[in-house]
Amino acid sequence: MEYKFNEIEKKWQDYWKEKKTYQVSNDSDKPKYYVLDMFPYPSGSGLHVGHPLGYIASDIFARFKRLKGFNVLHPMGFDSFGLPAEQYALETGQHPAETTKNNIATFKNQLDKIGFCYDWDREVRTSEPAYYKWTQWIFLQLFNSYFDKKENKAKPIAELIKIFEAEGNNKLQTTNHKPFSANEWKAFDEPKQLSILMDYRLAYCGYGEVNWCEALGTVLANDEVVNGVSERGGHPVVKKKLRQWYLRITEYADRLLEDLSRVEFSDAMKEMQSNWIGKSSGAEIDFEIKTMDDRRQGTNEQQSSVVEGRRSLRVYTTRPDTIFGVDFMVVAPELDLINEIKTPGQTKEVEDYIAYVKSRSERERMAEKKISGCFTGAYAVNPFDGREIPIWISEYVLAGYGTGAIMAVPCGDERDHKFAKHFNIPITNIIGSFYNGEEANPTKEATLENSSFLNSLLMKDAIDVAINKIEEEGIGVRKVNYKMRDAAFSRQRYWGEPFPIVWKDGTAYPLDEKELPLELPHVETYKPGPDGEGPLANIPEWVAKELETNTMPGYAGSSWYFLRYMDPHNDKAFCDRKVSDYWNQVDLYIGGTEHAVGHLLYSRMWTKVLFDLNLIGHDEPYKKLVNQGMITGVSEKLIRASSSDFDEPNELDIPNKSTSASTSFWVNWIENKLPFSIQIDDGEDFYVINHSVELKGYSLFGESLINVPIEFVNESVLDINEYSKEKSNINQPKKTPEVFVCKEGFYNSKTGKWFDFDKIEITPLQFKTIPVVEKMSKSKRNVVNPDDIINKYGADTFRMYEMFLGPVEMSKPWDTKGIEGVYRFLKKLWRLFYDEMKGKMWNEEKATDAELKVLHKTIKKIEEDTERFSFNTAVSTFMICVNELADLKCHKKEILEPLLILLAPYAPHIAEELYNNLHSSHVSPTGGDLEGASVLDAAFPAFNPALLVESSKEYPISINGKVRANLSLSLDLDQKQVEEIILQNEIVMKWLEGNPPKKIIYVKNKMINVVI
RNA sequence: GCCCAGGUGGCGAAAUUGGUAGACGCAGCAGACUCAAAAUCUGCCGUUCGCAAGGAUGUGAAGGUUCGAUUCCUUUCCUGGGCACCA
Repeated sequence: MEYKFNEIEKKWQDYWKEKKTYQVSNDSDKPKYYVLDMFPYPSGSGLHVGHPLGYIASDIFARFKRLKGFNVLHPMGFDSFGLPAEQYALETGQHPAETTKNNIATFKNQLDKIGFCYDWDREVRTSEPAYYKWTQWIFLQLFNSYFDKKENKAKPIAELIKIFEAEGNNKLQTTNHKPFSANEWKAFDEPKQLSILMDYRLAYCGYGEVNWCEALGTVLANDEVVNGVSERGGHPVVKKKLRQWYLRITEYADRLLEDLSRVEFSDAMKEMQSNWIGKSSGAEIDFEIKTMDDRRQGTNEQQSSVVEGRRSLRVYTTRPDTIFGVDFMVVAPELDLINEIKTPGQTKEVEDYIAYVKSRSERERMAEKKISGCFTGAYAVNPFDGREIPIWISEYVLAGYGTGAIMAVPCGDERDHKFAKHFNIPITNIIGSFYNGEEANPTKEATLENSSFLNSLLMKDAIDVAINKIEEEGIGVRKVNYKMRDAAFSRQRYWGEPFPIVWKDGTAYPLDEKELPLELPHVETYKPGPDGEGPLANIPEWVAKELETNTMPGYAGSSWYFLRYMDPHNDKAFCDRKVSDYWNQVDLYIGGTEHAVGHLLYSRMWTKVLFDLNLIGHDEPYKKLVNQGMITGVSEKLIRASSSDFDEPNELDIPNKSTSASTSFWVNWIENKLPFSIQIDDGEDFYVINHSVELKGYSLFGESLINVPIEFVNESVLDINEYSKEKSNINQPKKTPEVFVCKEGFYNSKTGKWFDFDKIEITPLQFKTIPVVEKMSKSKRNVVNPDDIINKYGADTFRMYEMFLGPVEMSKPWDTKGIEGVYRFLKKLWRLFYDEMKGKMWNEEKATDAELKVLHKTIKKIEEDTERFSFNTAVSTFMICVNELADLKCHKKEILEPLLILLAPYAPHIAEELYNNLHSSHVSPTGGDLEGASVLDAAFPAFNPALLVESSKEYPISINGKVRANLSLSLDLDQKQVEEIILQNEIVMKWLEGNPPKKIIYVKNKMINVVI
C-alpha cells in the first residue's frame, strides 16, 4: 500500500467541495477569526510558485485556528480591474472582461489543486458590476463628505453647507478660500457654491501632471516610461496637466500615522508608512523677491517695499535655525512664479532647462546623482539681514512637496552643498568648526555663529527661537508638513470603475444612488479618446450623457474588499452593519511588502472614512499584518565568454564536472540559429537586441535542451542603461533600438543602416551562462508553474516544500531540487501507517514514555512555530518527529492520531486520509468509507509539560568562550557545587595548567565558561 | 538619490531573551539490499593542519562593547523591494 497522493488529493478535494466543508457562517457561538490574503490580479500567465507562498501560510494559519476552535473566515477573490488586461485588449482586440474571466478560471483551477480552505461562495471580483456598484457607492460617500478639522473626522457635506448658510466659512480652519459670510454664501450661484464645496470634498476634482505621450496620444503609467521615452515605440514623453480626481488622504495623515501604534505591523512596515506620510515640522518663511530691475533702481529698502503687488517667495524649511546660512534659494521648475521673476538675460537658459526637466520622470529626477540647475537672474532678500540671495531652479526640488521652494543652506545640507560646489556659489559657515569646508554637516548639536540673534544658541534650541521670531515679525508661520500628497484617483483608461459623476457646464454632479451600478459600456476600440481622455470619451452616448470619462484606479476596488467578503451577496448595502460588527477587523493579513504604502494606506483611509460616517464599527482594517517575501526565479544569462575563457576545455571536457551543479556551464553556439541577442555599437549608437533562443546546452547533468533568455553583453559593458545615459545629452532623449535581425544581417529601422554579419564582431562561438536571480515573470522565462510540481509530487508536498524553503517574510529563489526531501518525509510518514509489503502497520498498543515525549515535544514546537509564523521550522519539526518515531518503530494510534491533527493544517490531504482510516473499519487506505471523523474539526492536541521535564543537562564547558568539553550535570546544582565539579574535570585541569581560574561563569540550563 | 529589508557550508536554511554556529533538508562521498534499476536503510560531510588524539580558523568586510557576539554599537560593501498611473 503505497502513498498515492494523486488519488488521495483528488478524492478529498472533491469531498470537501461536495460537503461544503469550508463554508463559513456569519452566525456562530465560536469566537471569530478572519484570515485574509491580498487577492491576486489575475494575470494572463496564470499562477506561479511565488503566488501561493503567502496563500499557503495563511491557509495553514486558518486551518490551525479552526482546530483551535475558531469560526474562521478565509476568503479569496480577484482584483480584476487593471492595466494589463487593457493593454492585452489593445494588442489583440479581445475584451478585457473576456480575458479576465478566462484568467480567473485558470487561477481558480490552479488554486483548488493546492487544497486551500477558501469559502468560494464568498468570492469577490472587483470588475463585476455587483461589486463595483458598491465601490461607486463608497466613492459617492467620499464625494459627499468633508473633513472636519476640529473633530478630526469626516462628516457629510450637508453639514458643511449648513455651516456656510449659518455663519459662512469664517470659523473654519482653512486657507482654501477668502472668507465669506452666510449672506455672501447664499448670494453665490450654484456653480460657485459647488466649486467651493469641491475644495472640501474627500473625493475632489483638480489638476495634476501626468506622463503624456503625444505620439501614442495617451497617458502612460510610470512603468510604461523607460529612460524618458515610452516603452512601446520609444516616443518622447512629457508632463501634461490634466483634470484628475483625488482623494483627500492628507487630511487623514495624522490619524494614519498615530493609529500605527494600534496595529501589529512589523516595525519596518510601520517605518515605511510613517516615512511615506513624512510628517515634519518647521516653518514657512516669505522671502521678498528682487528682480534685476529692482536692483538697477538701487537697493533702497524704502523704495522697494512700497512697490505694490510685490512678489515674495515662500519656502518651507524644517531648519529655520539655519536662516543666516542661506546662500541661495531653489525653486521647483514647475512653479509659475519662475516666469514672473526670471530676468531677460536668463530667459533662454531658464526655458531650456524647464524643457529638459519636462522630459524627465519624477523618479529620474530624484535618483539622479548629477547636479543640474539654472539661475533665474532674480534675488530674494533674507528677511533678517537683508542679504540678497540668488534664486535658482533645480530638478531636485519637487513642486509637490512643501511650497515647491527651499532655502538652501550648503553648510548644513548635503544636496545644497553639492549644488553650491557645482555652481561655485559661496558658502556661509554658521557652525564654525562643525563645518570643514568639504562636506555639509547636518547636525543639530552645533552652536550657531554669524547668526545675529541666534548666535551662541545650540541649533536644536534655536529652531523654536527662530520660529517665534519669524511669527512675531510676520514673515512666516510655524508649519507642519507632510510628504504624502493627496491620492490621484482617476485614470484615462477603460478597464476600471466608471465614476458616478455627470458634468454640466464644467460642474460635477453625483449620480443618484438608485442609478448604481453605472456599468462600464462596451467599446469598439480601447484606444484613448481625444486630448488625453480615456477610451470612454470615444462613446457618443457616454459623452452625450455628459458622464465622466475617467475611470477609477486599480486600488479603488482593493480598498474595501475585505468588507465585502463578510457579506458578499448583499444588494442592499456594501456590507450589513451587523455582519461587519461580527467579523470586525481582519485578524491576520498576509501579503507582499510591495504594497507597504499604496494599498495599505488607501484601505486604511477608506476604513477610517467609513468609520467616521458610522457605516462600520472599526477604524483600522487589519489587526495584524505579515509580509511574505517574494519567490524569485533563477534565469540563466548568456554572456560571451572572455578571451581567457577560450583556453578552457570545450564541451567534451566540462570543467569542474563533479564540484559544481548550479554555477556556469558552457554552451556551444548552434550556428545560424536565429534570432538571438546581440549588441551593436556603430560608434554613434549602441543597441541591444534581446531575444529568447533555444540553445542546446551542456549542463553538468548532461546534455539537455534549455530555454534561456539571453542578453548578449560584452563583459566590460554590463549595464546598458548606464552606457546610454552617458551617450544621451540633455535635450536628446535616448533612442530605443529598433533593429531587426534577418538572414543577411541586422537592419536599423531608425538610421536605415545595415550591418552585415561579417562586419559585426561575433566571431567567437563560445558563450557561457551565468545564473541571475530575478523576479519571476513571463518575459524572463523563469516562471515555475505549481501545476507541474503538484502533478509530480502532490499538493501536500508542494505546500510543505514552499514552507520549508525558508521564513515566509524572506524572499528567496525558487529551486525545485530540494523538494525530494519533503516528498520522502511524507512517504516515511505514510510508512508509519502502511507498508507496501506488510500492509497495515498502525496498532492500538499503549505508548511508551519515550514515544509520548517525542509527541509532546512536537506538539509544543508546532504550536509555537505556527503561532509565530515560523512554518519552515515547523516542517523541520515534523521531519524530526517522524524520524524519531521511525527509529522507535512506533506505529501506535495513540501517538499517530494527534500527530495527524498537528499535520492537518500543513498537509491536509494526507492527514485527512490517514485520520479517516484510523477511524474507519476499512483497511484500504484509499477506499475508506469517509464515515470516520474529519481531521479538520478535530481538537488541537493539548501539550503536557510534565512529559518533558528533565533532571539533568549536558552542559558545554568553555574555556575562554571556546567549547572544550561536555559534561552532564544535575539541574539543581548551585554555582559553588558546579565550580567544584568543574575544577575536577580532566580537560579543564589540562587547560588550567595548575593555575587557578580567574572566574567561572555558570548559567543554569545554558552553559559553563571558565576564564583563565 | 531617498526609505525599508537581507547577506551564515557546494545549495535552501536553523540558532525564539548575548550562551555548544550550521538543527532539518538538498546535493555529494562511502557502504548495505538488488541480476540490475528504482525505492529504502546505514555512515561521512564548513575550511584547514594532523595517521590520530587534538589544534587553528569560520556567520559580507573593518573596528568596538562583553567572560562570551550570527545576535548589541560604529563605519563600509553588495543584493532585493518601494518611491505615488503595475497590481
